[in-house]
Amino acid sequence: MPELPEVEVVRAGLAPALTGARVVAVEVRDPRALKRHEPRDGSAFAGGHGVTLSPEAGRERAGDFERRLTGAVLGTPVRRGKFMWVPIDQAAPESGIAIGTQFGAPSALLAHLGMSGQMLLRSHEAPDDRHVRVRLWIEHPIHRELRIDFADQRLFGSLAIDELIPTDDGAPGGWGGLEMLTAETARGAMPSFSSRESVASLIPAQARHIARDALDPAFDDARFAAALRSRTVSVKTVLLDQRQVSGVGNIYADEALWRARLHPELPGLGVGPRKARELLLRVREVFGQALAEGGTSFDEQYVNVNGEAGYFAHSLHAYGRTGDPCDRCAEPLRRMMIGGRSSHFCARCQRKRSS
DNA sequence: AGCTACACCTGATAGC
DNA sequence: TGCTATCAGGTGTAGC
Repeated sequence: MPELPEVEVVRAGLAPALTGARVVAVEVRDPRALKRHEPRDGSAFAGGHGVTLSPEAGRERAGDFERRLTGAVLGTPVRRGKFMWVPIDQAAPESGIAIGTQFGAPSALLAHLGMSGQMLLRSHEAPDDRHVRVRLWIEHPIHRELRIDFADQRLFGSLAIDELIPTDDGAPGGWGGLEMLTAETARGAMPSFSSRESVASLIPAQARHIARDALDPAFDDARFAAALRSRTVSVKTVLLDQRQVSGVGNIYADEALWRARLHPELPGLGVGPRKARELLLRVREVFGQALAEGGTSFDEQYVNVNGEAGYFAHSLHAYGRTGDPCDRCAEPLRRMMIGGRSSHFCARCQRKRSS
């Protein structure tokens, strides 16, 4: 389920189960699901991105991941765009560090769902789902024993333990944790370590190049508009560029462009200042509606933490509707490839000239 | 520096 | 039936 609304549905679904839970065991069934995980002082076996993992490198990677996560106490999951991470309490016996020690950089369990990743919340005795690659056995003070199963058919997604570093702008790393903290303080409780950690202005080192997403309060609209209007590539390519704005994927790019009446091939340079602002508005609008409907699911592939599909596929105006009449002007929708991805649009009401 | 093409995977479906 | 080609919601990087 992998664009911003789908990832947020997963994050919110995981939050109550993970916050304050202890990882009692970790089971890596397929080390290829850890392709972003760098073993701490490994390096005995190379095997970075794109390189097929040797059996030795796979075992080393899995072993390091299991050791560093087992025993960890988890915080509230945080999300920026399509990246999600769960802060790991430093009190965890991760590396034999005693409670209260200030040594050791803060770290998090980082997750990306890729094209087909799922995070499934299951009871300890529940039967296997298909394509489970990594399994966490956790114990929660209230919800007791649970399993978090990371299932991923295509293996473009991944889990990793990553270092947390300060954000460039000093604002929180992403969304999540903040509402947890306010709920705690509203109850008069002292914020826990985990919630304080999650609202800290930290981000996994691997996600440092990912821009804030369109729903982030600290997103800089003017900066995005300027960047868009300086690019020769198509407006759709810029929308998909996670360094400019994150969270937008192929579905919501097509939907936002349809709503803004912008032709996907229009160069960024050709988008006027007003249209640039409107485009952000449309991205937020479609994200908000998709979120309210539980995200977009075309089949059983994309589901929430309970394995349930979202309903937003019924509300799509452009994506996957080639040949259908445009909901605004009845012109049959067309499809073309842009940057290797299929794009769906109305050639009549989505203008190549911006107003 | 900016841009394009491709690699990384499995599985469903269409056409022969 | 069984082959091949194409397509799928994403990202990182090599090479121009």
